[in-house]
Amino acid sequence: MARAASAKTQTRIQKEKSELILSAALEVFAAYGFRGTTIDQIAAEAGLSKPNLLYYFDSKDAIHEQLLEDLLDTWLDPLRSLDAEGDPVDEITSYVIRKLEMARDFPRESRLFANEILQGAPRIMDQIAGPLKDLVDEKAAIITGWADAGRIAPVDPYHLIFSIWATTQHYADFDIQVAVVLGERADQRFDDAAAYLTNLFTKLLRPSEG
Amino acid sequence: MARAASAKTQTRIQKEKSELILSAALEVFAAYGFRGTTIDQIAAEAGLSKPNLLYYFDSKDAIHEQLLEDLLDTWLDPLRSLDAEGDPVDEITSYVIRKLEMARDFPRESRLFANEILQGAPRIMDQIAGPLKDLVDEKAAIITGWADAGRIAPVDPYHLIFSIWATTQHYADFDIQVAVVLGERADQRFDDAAAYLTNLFTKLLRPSEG
Amino acid sequence: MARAASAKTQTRIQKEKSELILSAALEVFAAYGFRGTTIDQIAAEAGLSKPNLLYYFDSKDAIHEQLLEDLLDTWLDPLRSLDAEGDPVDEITSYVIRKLEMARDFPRESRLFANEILQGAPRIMDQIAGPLKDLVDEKAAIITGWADAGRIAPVDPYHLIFSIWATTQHYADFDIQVAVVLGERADQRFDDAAAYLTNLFTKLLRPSEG
Amino acid sequence: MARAASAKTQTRIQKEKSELILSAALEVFAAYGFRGTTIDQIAAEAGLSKPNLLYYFDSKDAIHEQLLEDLLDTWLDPLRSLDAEGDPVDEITSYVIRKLEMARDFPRESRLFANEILQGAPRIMDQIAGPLKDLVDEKAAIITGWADAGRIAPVDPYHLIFSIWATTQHYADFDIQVAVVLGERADQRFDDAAAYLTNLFTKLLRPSEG
DNA sequence: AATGAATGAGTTTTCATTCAT
DNA sequence: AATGAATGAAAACTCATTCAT
Repeated sequence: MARAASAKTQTRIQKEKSELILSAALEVFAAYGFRGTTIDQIAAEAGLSKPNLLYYFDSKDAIHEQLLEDLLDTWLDPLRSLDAEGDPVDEITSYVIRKLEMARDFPRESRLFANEILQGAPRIMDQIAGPLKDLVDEKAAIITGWADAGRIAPVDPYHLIFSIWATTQHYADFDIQVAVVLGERADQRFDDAAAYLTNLFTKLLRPSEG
Repeated sequence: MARAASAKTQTRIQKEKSELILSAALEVFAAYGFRGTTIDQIAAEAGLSKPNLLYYFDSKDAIHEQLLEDLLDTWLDPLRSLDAEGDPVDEITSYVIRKLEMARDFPRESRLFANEILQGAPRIMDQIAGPLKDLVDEKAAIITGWADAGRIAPVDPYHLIFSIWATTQHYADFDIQVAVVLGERADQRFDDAAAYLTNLFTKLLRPSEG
Repeated sequence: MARAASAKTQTRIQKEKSELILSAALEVFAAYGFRGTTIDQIAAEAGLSKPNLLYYFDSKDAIHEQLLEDLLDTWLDPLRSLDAEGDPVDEITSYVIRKLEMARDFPRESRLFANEILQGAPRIMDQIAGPLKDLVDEKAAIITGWADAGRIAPVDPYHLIFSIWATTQHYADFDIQVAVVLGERADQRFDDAAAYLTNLFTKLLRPSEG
Repeated sequence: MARAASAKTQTRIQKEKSELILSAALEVFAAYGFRGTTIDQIAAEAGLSKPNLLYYFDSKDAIHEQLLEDLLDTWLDPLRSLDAEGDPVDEITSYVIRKLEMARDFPRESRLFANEILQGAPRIMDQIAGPLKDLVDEKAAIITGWADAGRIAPVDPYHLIFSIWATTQHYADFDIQVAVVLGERADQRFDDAAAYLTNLFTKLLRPSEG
């Protein structure tokens, strides 16, 4: 009864199909949430039959779980890179830009995450309360250190991080609204956002002179 | 076939039950989206039997529609108040605070909206492309006017508005994450956020001296 | 718990309402059958609320039963009048005309009966196998008597009666089809049918000369 | 979402099951009408589970529609064969016999049709007002032609056709009543009816001599 | 008499999952 | 690997009937 997805040795085809399914599932779960998504939708998106899809994954739940498992890791990557040794403002604006690029390049992941949180994070609470909180605490300490050293203006590091998350992920999660409101200017939305946000956080953090 | 909810003259009970149902539905739809929500969940949340709930509303769809209809109006209220005649920085930071208060006092409405947008706004696209965009355009023009007059620093008004939406709504939509990350400091999250965001946007907008 | 309909002494209003309900129910049952009919439909047709309707009749079943009880009696009236002492051809053609008038004046009763029979007569089998069959046997004997006496052409009396039922009730049961097929001539359909059927059965029954 | 029944290429099983379902549905719809029929009844009659039945047809409605679609065509076949070039009385009595055979061999189709008409033909009005009326008009003209040429007695062709429909379909639609009334003679009912009806219409149509 | 409110028992689907091939 | 077929469980309603007023 060993299912392909759980076998240690996957053939190339198995790997390809699994990824095809995960990609399709990401698309649908991101929009409709777990309960709002049907296997039929995923199968249609992947161009597979429903039983065939279930040949690769044991259940709808298994697909979702796999997606979430992969998610947090990549999701936190940009924050991990924030380097205590670098220039504080540079580090933070670089982080903003990396997050914005993720919103641009992986909007579905962003929406999947948003969907989970909206539901009260029933399936990723452990990761939120564990690795994510730990990482934030660590980086918040670095930021506090910079502020204490006068290298950036005093700032609440947690709310700073929240505002970076919020402003960047907004371009993924609320993309449809952003696009409609911007109208013709929508094509440049990520460039404009990059400039705007760089300015926003630079002004916030630049230590007051004198 | 006139259902209670659609009748012009509602009895006291009808009004109470309708509101009870809408409130329960808001709770559930906000978390699970339209498809992910079951009438059973709403009925349980409202403490009613399923058929009794359907005595007041024709269908699951009708409840959802009613909620969305009521939503946008209250949702845009804070932005409507932005006054061209007031002090620019005050106007904008006041707007931020009002939005933040809404995130605190009406988090379910915020999440319902977020959920709709995540799904591609299938049911509120008209309102996004119509009234919402019109209002944003109008207020963006005001902000541009202020910048042109040198009363605030030059800024992209659209991305400014996006960032206000994003940062304030974050405290409703991602509340669970915010609370977990903040740990003990979670009680003061709205006060801290108010201070942080006021500072953030004040620094952004304050016209450079000289 | 004495219901109005079952009480011995009915007020005038009770009688009126009961008849109103029966008439409305006849309309609906005739078209959709017992299971296909909802109390809501009957109540709407009668202009009453559903609970009010059920104040007068204990149940949907009770209304239907009442209708069927009244039905057979009036339904067989024309056949009862067939008089062994009269002129044979006159008696039969008169019967045809009376049946045709009933199809014209009481089409709903005809359709209700048809509906019951189509379903296999679950509720009126007793009456079919009892009073109806008895009456038909009796009248068939009369017709056979006439034929034996050479007063009408030899004919199978049962199939004669079936054909009279069929041809006359057709103008009630299949009225919509008759009307559409006849187009403009539909207004005169009962007059034309009377002439046609009189001719049909007269030719059938007129004893061959010589 | 392509259902088996709508696919161009059907497997053997699909064809068999579809026909099984249609046959079961015909049985039940014919007796109880659309609303009065439950999918459970059809499934039980077909010996399938309800979801399995719905695997082959999208909905109760789809089954019904399919049945009606197939119905009119075969239903009108006998009338189509009425040949202007043949002997008038032969043509018409042959038509009567063919219709009677259909009543004997396809009683469920007859009852389904009757049920639809009783309800006011909501789903087949188009076919009644279109193809059926056209065909009747065409054949009525032929009959009128025969009468004008003195080859049959003068007769209203529309009411002639109605009476043929009525008398023959009666043996399907009112079969239970016919059987009960005839008692022991019921086995020969179709033979007796054939003789009776042939005589009936022959006498009607035979041109008067001299 | 009349009606708004409520509900248990259906009825029509939908859907995740299993089975057979 | 892949798919047609099948199903139990659930979900969205529907409806006859009851209850309280």
